[in-house]
Amino acid sequence: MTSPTVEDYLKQIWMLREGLGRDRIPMGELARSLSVSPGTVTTMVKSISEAGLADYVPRLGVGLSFEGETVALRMVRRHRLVECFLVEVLGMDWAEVHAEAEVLEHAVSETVVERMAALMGHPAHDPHGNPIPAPDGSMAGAGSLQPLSECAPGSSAVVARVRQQPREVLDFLSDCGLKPGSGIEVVTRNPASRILEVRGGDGKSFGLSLETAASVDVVVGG
Amino acid sequence: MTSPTVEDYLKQIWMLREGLGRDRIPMGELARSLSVSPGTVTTMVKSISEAGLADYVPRLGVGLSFEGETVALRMVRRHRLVECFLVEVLGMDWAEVHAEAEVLEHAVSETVVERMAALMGHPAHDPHGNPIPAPDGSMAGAGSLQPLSECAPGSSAVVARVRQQPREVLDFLSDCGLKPGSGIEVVTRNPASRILEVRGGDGKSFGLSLETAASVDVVVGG
DNA sequence: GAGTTTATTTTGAATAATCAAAAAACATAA
DNA sequence: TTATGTTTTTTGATTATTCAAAATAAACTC
Repeated sequence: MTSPTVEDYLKQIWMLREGLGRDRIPMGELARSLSVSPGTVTTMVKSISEAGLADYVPRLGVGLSFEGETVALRMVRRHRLVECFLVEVLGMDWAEVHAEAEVLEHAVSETVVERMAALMGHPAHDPHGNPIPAPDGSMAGAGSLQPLSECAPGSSAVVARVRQQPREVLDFLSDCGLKPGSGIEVVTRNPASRILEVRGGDGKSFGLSLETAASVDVVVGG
Repeated sequence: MTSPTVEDYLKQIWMLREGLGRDRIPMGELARSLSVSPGTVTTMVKSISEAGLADYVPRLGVGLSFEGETVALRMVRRHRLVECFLVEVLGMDWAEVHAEAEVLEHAVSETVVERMAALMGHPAHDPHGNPIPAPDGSMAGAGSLQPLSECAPGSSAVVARVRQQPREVLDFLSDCGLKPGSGIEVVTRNPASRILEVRGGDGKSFGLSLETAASVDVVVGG
């Protein structure tokens, strides 16, 4: 029925809508994030729409139909559960699991994902802190998260989520101990140099760009 | 580089050579076991041969080149390790894992398979009793196995291997407790009705066709 | 508003994998 | 050796996915 390619398109549309808060995704955006040419996306999106999975309006962009969103959510669930699995059961590195999951999500059957989920006690978040949709597609609300980039100096917080980043950025954050669950404290925040200085749980402090910090969500506390 | 399809062709050629003891596999045979039309196989095998992975002789059949065999063995290793994993770690049923592994073998990376292997303590056999090739392609010799169909009445044996069977046959054998590792005893053997009567470890006895028994290998002992 | 830039769509073409059906080669039997 | 049957190969087509480059549309600038 839905090919891996179609699954990828639907998932990506869903992710972009989620991430950018927009309803319709322009072709160029999709093309870039799927690493295919714009022409390919136009063609593909049109055919996905004709199949009733998406809702394409020429020159405006593409959204998801109810069925399309169902498929997308199934893929997101799979992706995130597989990531959990690779980290928790196979002990793989936080930063390397994304690429693996990108492939595996199309290969694991319903049975297999659900058994993985059960084995891990049905986790609610993946290793990056992203919520895992339930089998019926429902998803826990994000709670009161706030971008790390907007935290005032002196405030302490717990990392809730680290958005998709280039591999080396994730490795760096990992080295600094900045992962979902870790407690941190903002030391200084310099909007001019666009650098945020943060102290990790181990007491060591490090700097990171406000841009990077913007893709880290935290719960401010204490 | 090698597509899942090519991987399947190579693995299947390897399996048929192994199973039938022949060196070259005729097109019809391959077509049947891959569930594609004969014409497709001819075309495909020719192109795989041109790529240097197989050795195709028109009207005689196809064999594997050294590189082709390397790829095939890698796939066999993956397949069998994934089967182990599904049974041992995810607790899936003996009989249902083959189909899953058929898909997953193309999706797991080197890293992932090797971590699975390590997690299970590098098993030497899959749940059906088939030997798992080492990463370098070497494989433990079969030992002194003998088809169950040729065991004399009264002899007792340990099941070493159950060859690929239709799902319902595997389910039946599983119900009877006839799996790799189980001890059994041959009660009667009737070449006329082509039925073998076997007593399982639980003391219950059951009949199975000599044909089915031929695909069960055992180690005869005391 | 005329010209330029950017985004999107269309067009024409390529590749991988497949099929059905016709043709060819080989095998078997009478 | 002629007829019959079986395998294999060839041929012609189809589907899904992709690309590059040309054409078009919209947005932006001056």
